[in-house]
Amino acid sequence: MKRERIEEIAELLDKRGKLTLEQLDGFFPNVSQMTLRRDLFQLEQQGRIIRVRGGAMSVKEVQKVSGEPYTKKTTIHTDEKIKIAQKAASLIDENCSLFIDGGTTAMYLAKEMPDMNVHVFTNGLAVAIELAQKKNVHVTMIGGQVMKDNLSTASPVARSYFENTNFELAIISSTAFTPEYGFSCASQIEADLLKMTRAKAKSLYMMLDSSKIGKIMPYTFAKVEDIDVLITDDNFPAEMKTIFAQKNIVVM
Amino acid sequence: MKRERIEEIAELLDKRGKLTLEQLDGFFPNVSQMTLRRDLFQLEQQGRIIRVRGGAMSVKEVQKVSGEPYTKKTTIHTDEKIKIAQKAASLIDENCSLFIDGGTTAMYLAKEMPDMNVHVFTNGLAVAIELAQKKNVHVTMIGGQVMKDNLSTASPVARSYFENTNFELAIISSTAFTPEYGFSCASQIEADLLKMTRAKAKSLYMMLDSSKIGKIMPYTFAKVEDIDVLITDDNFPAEMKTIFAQKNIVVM
DNA sequence: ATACTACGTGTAAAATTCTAACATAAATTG
DNA sequence: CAATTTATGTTAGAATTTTACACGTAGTAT
Repeated sequence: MKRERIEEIAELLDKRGKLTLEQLDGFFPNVSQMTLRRDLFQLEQQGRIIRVRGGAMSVKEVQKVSGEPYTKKTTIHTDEKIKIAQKAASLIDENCSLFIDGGTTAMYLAKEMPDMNVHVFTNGLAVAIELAQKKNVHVTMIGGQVMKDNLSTASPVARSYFENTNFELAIISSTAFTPEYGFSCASQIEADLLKMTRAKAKSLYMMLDSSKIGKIMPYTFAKVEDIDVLITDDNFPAEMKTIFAQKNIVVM
Repeated sequence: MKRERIEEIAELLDKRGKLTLEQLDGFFPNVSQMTLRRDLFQLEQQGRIIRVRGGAMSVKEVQKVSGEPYTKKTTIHTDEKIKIAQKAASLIDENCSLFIDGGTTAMYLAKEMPDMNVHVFTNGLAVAIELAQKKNVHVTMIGGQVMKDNLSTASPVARSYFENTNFELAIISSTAFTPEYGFSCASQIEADLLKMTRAKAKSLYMMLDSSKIGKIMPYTFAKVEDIDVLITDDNFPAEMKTIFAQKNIVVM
């Protein structure tokens, strides 16, 4: 009764963004305003809502409002990335250990990932924080120098992290791809890190939104044949698909 | 005057996360509460803050995904922690390399730290992100298993990070202290990490807000004589001061 | 069964905070 | 310099929130 009501309130707030106490009272005629206040208080304690004068608002709603340097980047091609992330999330099995990189697409993957018992390694600060919200997900942060532009880490020392670690699966994303040069990125040490994941992971899934096709960055970290699955969006060109299909790589 | 004041309010809120009108009134003694209310109203219109009963909170603060509920974080001994953080920040020299832990006090230190050329190592995810906003600060994240409750990392593997690293200075904070048991924390591996900082840092500064005095946690990571400077608040008991003074430890 | 306890809930008064309205002062403009 | 806008101060009243206490229910121990 109480638990359910509180959940309902939280859902309502997530949907509507903001509600006054009067509106809430309308939704729950069988309880008093005081009870609703107490519910809101609890939800506030949990950090799920913010109580404002007159009612409350959903934290998620506030988080949507953009502005930060990191979130700026995330507004570009958001829809495609979310779709890619959803596909990727559906491929993750319970009780497995996997690596996720620190890019924006990976960030969406972290958000979409179900709260189940998996062990995730990542070099993305924002990814780690997002995953840490989930009760059942074990998160390990790969340390290293923090790159300010994408809030992920890279470092030669990371090698020692990987030495005694094996992943079932690595899901990484790329900022650039051409068939000739493969998947490439801007930073040498980041490329090193991503190469290492290839060595340590049983399977490698690549997330690539189609806007990255045709771009070349200085450091190639994977060739076409290095990956096992390519996860992309609907705008992915048919001729590209054949390139991957020829090497028996699943494109989805 | 108005424009500047509003900017100042916004900055204050970004730093402290949340402020009551009374606190704001303290910062701006020459204007009335009504004026401040109007300022807050404008900032709310711009979407930069959220007005809550009693005051307002920064939108940025909410957007930052963080482990603990906002209310708790922003209400418990905030003022003391900020003062401690300010003191600590004033002790940091340009061009030095230092370690900062991942606690909430350290978080405030990160916010207060001037944007100058230093190299900071930390095991706090939120601390790293906060510092990454500053152009001139180099940040290195110590990797490891992410602890969900305080968003910091710890891991035996971290040892390899420290092997080739020396800090001018380590500024860490403690969740518990008694003269007999020293500084202690709840997690074994966290204690290990903090002990390592002692070994690697030329100086060790400890931030301790007085509410932590008399508490004991399972794992001691430093004794009184291990530290060089104790940074605390005004409520720090005089008899404690003498204990530190006897061992020639600076208390400030 | 009885009493005790913990929990969720309701009620209403008290406290706090917010708004609105008007008055005053400062700044800007023609 | 007057006129108009803009910023600020003051107050009373409105609205919201908190506090304190009372009630009922369910579970538990005596």
